[in-house]
Amino acid sequence: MKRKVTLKQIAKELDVSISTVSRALSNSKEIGEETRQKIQAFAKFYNYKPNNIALSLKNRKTKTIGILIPEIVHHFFSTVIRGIEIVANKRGYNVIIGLSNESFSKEVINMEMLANGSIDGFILSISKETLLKQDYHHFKETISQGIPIVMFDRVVNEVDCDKVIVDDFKGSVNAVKKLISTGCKNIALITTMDYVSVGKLRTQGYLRALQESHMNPKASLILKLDDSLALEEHLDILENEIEQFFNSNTKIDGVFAVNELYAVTAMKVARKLNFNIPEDIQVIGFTDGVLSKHARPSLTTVSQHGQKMGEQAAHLLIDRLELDDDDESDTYIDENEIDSDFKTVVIETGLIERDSTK
Amino acid sequence: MKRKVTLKQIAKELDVSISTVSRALSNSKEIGEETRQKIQAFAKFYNYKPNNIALSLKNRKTKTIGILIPEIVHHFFSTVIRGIEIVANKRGYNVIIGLSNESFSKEVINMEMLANGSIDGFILSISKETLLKQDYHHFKETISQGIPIVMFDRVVNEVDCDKVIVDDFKGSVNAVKKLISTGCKNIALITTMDYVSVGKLRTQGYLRALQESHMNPKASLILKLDDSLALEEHLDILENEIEQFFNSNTKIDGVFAVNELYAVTAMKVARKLNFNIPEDIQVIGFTDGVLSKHARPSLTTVSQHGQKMGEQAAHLLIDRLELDDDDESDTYIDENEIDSDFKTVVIETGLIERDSTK
DNA sequence: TTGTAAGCGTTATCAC
DNA sequence: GTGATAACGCTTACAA
Repeated sequence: MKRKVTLKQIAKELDVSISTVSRALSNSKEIGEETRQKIQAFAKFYNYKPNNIALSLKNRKTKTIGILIPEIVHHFFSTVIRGIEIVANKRGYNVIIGLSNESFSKEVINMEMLANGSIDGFILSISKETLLKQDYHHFKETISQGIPIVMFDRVVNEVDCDKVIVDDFKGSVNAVKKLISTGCKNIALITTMDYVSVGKLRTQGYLRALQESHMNPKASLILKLDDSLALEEHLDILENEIEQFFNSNTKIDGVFAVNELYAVTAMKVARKLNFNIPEDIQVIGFTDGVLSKHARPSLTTVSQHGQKMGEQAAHLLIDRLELDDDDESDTYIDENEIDSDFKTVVIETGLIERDSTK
Repeated sequence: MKRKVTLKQIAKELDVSISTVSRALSNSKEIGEETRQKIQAFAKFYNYKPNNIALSLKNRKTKTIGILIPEIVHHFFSTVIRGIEIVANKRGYNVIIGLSNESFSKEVINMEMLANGSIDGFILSISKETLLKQDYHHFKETISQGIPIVMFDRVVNEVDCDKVIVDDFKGSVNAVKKLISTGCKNIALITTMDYVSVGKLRTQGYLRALQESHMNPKASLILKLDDSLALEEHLDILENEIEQFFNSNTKIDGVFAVNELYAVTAMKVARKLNFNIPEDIQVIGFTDGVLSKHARPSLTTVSQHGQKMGEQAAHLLIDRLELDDDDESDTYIDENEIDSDFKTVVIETGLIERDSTK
């Protein structure tokens, strides 16, 4: 068990000072050619690599990004992580992951844990419970401690930080317009409770599309489902709810669902009720998951481009981190000027047309 | 922007020494009641939290686990991560994630990166390219540096470490026996190239089941597919391959596929060729993904219990890490004794019966 | 009961 | 050219 060698050991072995070794290895040319050669050779032989922790302590930066998400077993989120990881790695950063499991307290604890020196900045998507409580003190505190945050997808106006969102509103408008343009007269919306911002925006998009086409939204055509029903465990309940909904609205000829599971389940129910898709009922879902491609028929979706969101978020964060580098002059800058500087990047959605629409 | 307070600042503010503050906060009773109160109050007010990096440097342990996996946008792997995270968090560890993207060099680089002090131990699943090259020096070096590794799912005999695997062999035997017991006479196997250990084991299980039932394996009933076909991008090629396979083996009445995508695609093709499932052809897949539940018909699968694998792996690793704590006596212990001490935990598979089998 | 100092592994700023 | 020293934030003998 040969522990990693340190500068100190090399120094002792070669009978020079630690600082000489350090300089030699960083190719400082104040060091004599021969000593440098000798030291570098020795270091290579013993496979010397500087200790990250020591560097972090010294430089007061860890070169790692904290990712805080509600759930990892979720196609969208893992796609975002992949995007973050790619950019982070390319720019010399590592990523550390915390899961809130949609719980406020886990989010807070995880955040505090990581904020104590483990990371340089956060990329996060807010947990449902936090959105419900509307308690954002942990984000604000973290930011006020000088740790930048980039929020994605589930964001919130109350916190001043960079954000990456998908154009939920516009994406929904387009989806519903597509249904309208292909002849749907009674378009149902299957959505979540309003406190999840994306659910709200997608609902608004639905309403706007109807309005612009001079169609009256009917309350009976809107099904607001409890979030817990989005879990795989409650598939049968979800199915029942949607079946009842269909039965009490026999004229439905189009469905816009705010997530993949709702959409796929709606198709399942529709088929069970002997509707043909897309002839009798067309369906569009909001998401970009695996189910859509393999569903029968394959599902037309509004794509979220998770990976791109992750990449953008990582760039935003790292840009800010490296900008702060120069800007260590702390007090000099007018805070207001900085505050107004936060960007919100909007990723355009695309409509991926498959077989569930005409 | 109020930076986090340090012991030093508190000490200066309260006009005591740093060590006094440190001791007061750790409730050392060598400290006078009043000073302790005062210090604790002050610390709480300023929300003092010890700096993780400094602790890591001092204690020579980071309390974080490095996870190294080939791919994150993959239901199985994200399930494992969830399991690891749950246990890690419960036991006071964080997780840092590296993705190899199935590439040998990315695996090596990521590993070296994290091994330089960032983590206490690894939990990993080997990349395909590494399996192909059979170059495991990076694992061995890491271990010889005193950094323990736990491998899961894609493991390899050549490396001495704890392992968590699913019983690929037995799971496959059971699956194929199920097909046999429900009347299948010509059971096809759709598998990958042999260098991925799990593919090999599942193939062996298939052969064993046939053998035990005195059925002759036929080469024509085995389809070995290139791995790249498991990517969503090549869905159509995959479909073609399988369709050709079906066409040249018209008597197939059962299919065992070593992963979800192959199984689902096989069903798609079978239906396209006007076979009824499960009446004409029964299908079983090896996996525990989302597609299986939602496929038409829903797919009977051999479940891998990813989360449980992750939990076990995390326990194994942390147990070893905390065992090493006492055991800092390094040289004293006979290395051979330690080596033989590595555990391989086998997670039993289960057969989840759905509608693709009788 | 409290303070001093060393040390974890680096780098940077001084001296010589 | 090279070496000593301080510093990053913390804990812990050892002194006082």
